[in-house]
Amino acid sequence: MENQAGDERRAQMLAAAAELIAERGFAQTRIADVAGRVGASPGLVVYYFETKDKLLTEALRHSESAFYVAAEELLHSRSTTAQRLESLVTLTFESKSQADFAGSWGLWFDLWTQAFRHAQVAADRQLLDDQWRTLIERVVRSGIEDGEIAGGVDGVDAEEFAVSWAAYLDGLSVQVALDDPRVDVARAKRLALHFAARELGLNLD
Amino acid sequence: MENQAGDERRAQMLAAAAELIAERGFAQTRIADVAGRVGASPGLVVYYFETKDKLLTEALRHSESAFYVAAEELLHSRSTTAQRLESLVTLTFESKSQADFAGSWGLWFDLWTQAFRHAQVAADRQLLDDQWRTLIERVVRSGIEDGEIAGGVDGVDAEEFAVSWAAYLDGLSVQVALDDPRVDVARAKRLALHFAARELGLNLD
DNA sequence: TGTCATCTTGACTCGTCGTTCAACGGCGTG
DNA sequence: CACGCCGTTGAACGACGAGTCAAGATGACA
Repeated sequence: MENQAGDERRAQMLAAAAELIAERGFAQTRIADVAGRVGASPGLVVYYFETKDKLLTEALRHSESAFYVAAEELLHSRSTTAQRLESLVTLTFESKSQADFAGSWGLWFDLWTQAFRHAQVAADRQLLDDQWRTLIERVVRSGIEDGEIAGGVDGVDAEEFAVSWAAYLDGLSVQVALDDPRVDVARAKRLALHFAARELGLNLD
Repeated sequence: MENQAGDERRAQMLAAAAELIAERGFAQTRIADVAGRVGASPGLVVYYFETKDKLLTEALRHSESAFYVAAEELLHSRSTTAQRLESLVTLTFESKSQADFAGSWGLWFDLWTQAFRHAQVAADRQLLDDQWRTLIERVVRSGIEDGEIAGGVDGVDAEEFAVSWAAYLDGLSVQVALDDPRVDVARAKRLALHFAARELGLNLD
């Protein structure tokens, strides 16, 4: 049984850490910053997390899951496959730009960078990415069941689509996040939907 | 007119820095490490680059351009569009895994992370990415000219394809770099070529 | 050979944190 | 009331590493 107040403190600190990482970046986030933001002393932060690295990597892992939770909820309020795909695209390209939302762009880059070298972060990221792809897969499967998408032997392969589309969204996200003049949010959304439409045989315009 | 020996020293240091960033990551690379690797004193590194940040960001920018140079050269030795696309895919997914090659995976993540906050890095990255997309675009255009790909009003839009495909390659690269069990090099290559085949109306199997 | 600019050294300074620790207050329990 | 467990503080410690600097090596050139 875990302590109530203690858990709350931990959660506060994780949230603060995630915000700070999003703002200044992983490497530029200090224990003292996190402490300051939650109105506590540096010592207390260490008391809860032992080391800076544990705090930051846990914050990183923790914050990303919020994105998938949001996605999961979003799907329950949409009924057609087209609407669902559109809301996933909007979530991907618009929610992350908002600084207030947990999964801000800055976090993704640091998450990837850390995952590349840090096994625990890598494992968590992989888990989350799998959730995300499974979610896409479910949308496709329900589309097939409803007859909106062609299934069967030479129809759409849901798993293959999920993997491809997820990768495509990531790639477009990078461009949008880095403010590439040739790929703004509108174009990214259009391209993502064009891809889905073509692969799934839908009309999404 | 720049000094000969001085330029060589600089180049050595940039290369060493890039290697080190690829190995340990941007944040974990010290001036002393770079100095050690080129057999010089820490002071000398500062003498050439003033600050650690200038050294590392310049190394990052410098090393990425090697990738595009390699791509450029590669294209001259292939004649059909299919061959060219295949070699771009191979370059993307295989060269970066090799630690000896300048553009190792680790560098990309750090490049993106830095570009997100560092205007100079962002500008350079954008320039390189544009070069990359232009290169893809050229392949498509020459394919259209040769009649391998349908051009014209309702044919392939080379610019659009370049932007899309580049993003797709990036997204797949992330998965491969992070060792995702569902996206290994072979699958990434297959998916990338499938995308190109479908968008360009080619047969690439 | 003398002079001067450039390159090079490595010991040193100095800030900046991460982490430790002794002490304190509050609170539940015996 | 006394004891002890948490949560909490914040000053202090210590490590690490960027950047400085005074001094020396090197080499070009007159």
